[in-house]
Amino acid sequence: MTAHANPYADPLEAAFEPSPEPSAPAAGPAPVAEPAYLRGLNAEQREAVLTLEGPVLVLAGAGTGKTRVLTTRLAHILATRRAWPSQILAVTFTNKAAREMKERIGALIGGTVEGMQWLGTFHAIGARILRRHAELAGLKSNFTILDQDDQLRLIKQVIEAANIDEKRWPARTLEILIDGWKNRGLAPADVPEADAQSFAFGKGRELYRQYQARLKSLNAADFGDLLLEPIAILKGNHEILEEYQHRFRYMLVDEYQDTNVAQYLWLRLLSGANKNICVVGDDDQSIYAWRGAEVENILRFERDYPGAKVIRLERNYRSTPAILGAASGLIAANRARLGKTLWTESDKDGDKIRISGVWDAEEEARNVAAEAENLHRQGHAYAEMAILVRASFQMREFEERFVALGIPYRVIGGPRFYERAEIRDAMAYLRVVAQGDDDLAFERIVNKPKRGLGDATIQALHNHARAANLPLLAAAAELSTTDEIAPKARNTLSSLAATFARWTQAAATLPHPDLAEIILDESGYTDMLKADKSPDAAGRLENLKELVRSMDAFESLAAFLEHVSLVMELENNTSEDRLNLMTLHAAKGLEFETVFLPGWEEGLFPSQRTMDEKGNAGLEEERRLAYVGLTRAKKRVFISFAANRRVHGQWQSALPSRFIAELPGTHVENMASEGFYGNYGGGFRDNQTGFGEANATSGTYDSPGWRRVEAARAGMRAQGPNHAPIIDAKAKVVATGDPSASKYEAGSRVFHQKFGYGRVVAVEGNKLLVDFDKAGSKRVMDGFVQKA
DNA sequence: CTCGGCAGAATTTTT
DNA sequence: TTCTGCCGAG
Repeated sequence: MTAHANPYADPLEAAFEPSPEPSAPAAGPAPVAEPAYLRGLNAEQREAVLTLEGPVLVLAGAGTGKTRVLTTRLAHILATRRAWPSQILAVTFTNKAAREMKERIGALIGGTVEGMQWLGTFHAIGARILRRHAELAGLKSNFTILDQDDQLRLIKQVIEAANIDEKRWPARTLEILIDGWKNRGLAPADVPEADAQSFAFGKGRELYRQYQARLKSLNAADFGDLLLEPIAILKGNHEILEEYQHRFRYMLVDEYQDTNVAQYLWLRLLSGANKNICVVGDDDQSIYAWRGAEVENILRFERDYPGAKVIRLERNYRSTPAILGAASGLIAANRARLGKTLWTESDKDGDKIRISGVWDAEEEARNVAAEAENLHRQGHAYAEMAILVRASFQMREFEERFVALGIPYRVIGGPRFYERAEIRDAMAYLRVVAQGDDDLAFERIVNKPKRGLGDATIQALHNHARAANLPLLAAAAELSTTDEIAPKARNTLSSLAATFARWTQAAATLPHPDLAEIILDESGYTDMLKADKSPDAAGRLENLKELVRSMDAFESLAAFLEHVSLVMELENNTSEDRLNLMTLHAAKGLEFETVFLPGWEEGLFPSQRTMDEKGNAGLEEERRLAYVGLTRAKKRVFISFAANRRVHGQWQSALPSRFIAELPGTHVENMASEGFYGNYGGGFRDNQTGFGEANATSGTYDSPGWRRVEAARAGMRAQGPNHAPIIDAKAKVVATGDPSASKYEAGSRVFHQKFGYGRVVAVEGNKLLVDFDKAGSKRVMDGFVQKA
């Protein structure tokens, strides 16, 4: 249980192990000159850096130098020798943030900092703690970390094993439930009765229990466990808890507004003793509630830690007054917030936010591309421009346009490298070689490339493995010596097992990148891709090469695998001058000179679905998302909305987003000339816009939607280009109806046009979770069902 | 076992 | 519209 017994213990950590008293500056003379790293901080930033004892909440608005404060604070603790690097716990959400922090601390105090092994993401640190005490959680310290894909497949198996119709009760739904429980820090036994009811006639909790049992038997943990298990260990073992509490003299948490309940509990446990905890966040940038983040955590920090010092960073160093004014005006419409007012010293207002209406997404893309090219011609780098969309399907139009015009661009976020199928397959091979008992990995590649091993064989393999209590790979070797299966499959299995044995042997001597290459060749995986005539096969091969290349940087195969399971991204070169395209979520923490915000339409942004599911809280989160988008910009913001958009192949007309109306008119400029009514006011300007087609087929003209657009246009004309409100936000809210109360309650029988009869399981706003007799459980809007 | 055709679903996704 | 996942035919 001690670090020394654990093969995964960091040798550096051992050096710090006796936890020596910090060699304090021994009442030495106060430093004559103040350290260089404090220079240039404003009063609040300085206070946030220097207030080391006791709980501190730093409310850091967008662009107020948050990262600088965080890193300087850490540097300060180290430089004044208040604690050893290994006595500081610093948590972030992303690997990127952790990396950046490490680099910047190094830069501040000179050279790289060794021994900051407790600086990392919640998950990386959780994994570290769990590895040290794995046996207390029923695991071995070399447990594998499952990602979402593995997790889903495992849940599917659990559902199948329980003989539940996976059609009616999709694994995805259970996965969401389990994740939700884990986010809230709930082990199976803690799941409240009401929640347990919500899957397959009350089997949810039991399935969760079985899933956990399966994880243990596979010696695996999912992401949620990396937090949940350490919490259980700390709660159940007082000495261990004390060890950590004693160790962590200072704690620092970034993006506190994004913490979920489990992370909150974890932090509370660890901060128990000295309460030198400093959390940094911005409630106005909380955009992950849908993933379990609790804004409440930051809102109640002062209550949780009595005597906490609250420091507000409100001086913004990023954006123009016009942008700040617009963003502040918008976010002021939210009620649940601690309240901050960003200000800047800049005396030039800067360009107003430019708003334009367009006919459809195609025109929107044309305009944005034209504007970007225009700016580029004037000497602005593409890399300093970003297009931030609400949903990734919006990206397509832009990409097509950029490709057509030859504008270099990059998509940030997108499907990540390690999530690509070919990479995951290659990783699965490596996992089996590294650990022959990794059944999930084995299963993934057992018939990839196709070896003629179908369901029947796999089933027999499973049965045998279970009966003999063996991992699948070992079971394969054994099964191939019996006559339980067809001779052909027997041969295939035995040669597969032999091949893996050979690879495992080779792994002992061969450098792991070479090993990987051999595996990919000998398994037939590369050949499979070479034979694949689909257009992206070449790219896949390229990705595999990239994977092999990236392995060089790691000492061992095991180290590489651990890295990949926690860090799902590959460093990408940001040096080229490319236009950035990403979702608003992916943009958090970034900044650009010019920001394009397309698609500001009711229903898309704010998203109808979020509003349906979460009511006003959802709307406020959408508004925070808009705030995040605006505050990414240093100099220029272009907002646009389209009157028509194709949603799932259907043309739909939309109104401008209510957020547009919420922007203070003084900071906004409607682009009349090339805008909404100027461009196609008459409607028949040209056929290029797709205008004729769209309406010929869908009859948009006569639809209520079209009439609303007409009305909105009339309103715009009347108000003139310099007046922001295009539609009255309040009126719109009334028109939409406040999605709070539903006339249905759990237990009522209902009828749905498409799904038939069912029983309401849960009510959230005007959204119902209904267990349909025929169609299984679905989320539906209450407007689509009738009382039965 | 594999391939092709068809229904059904379609946000955001730090790890 | 476009993708995925499932079922039935070969």
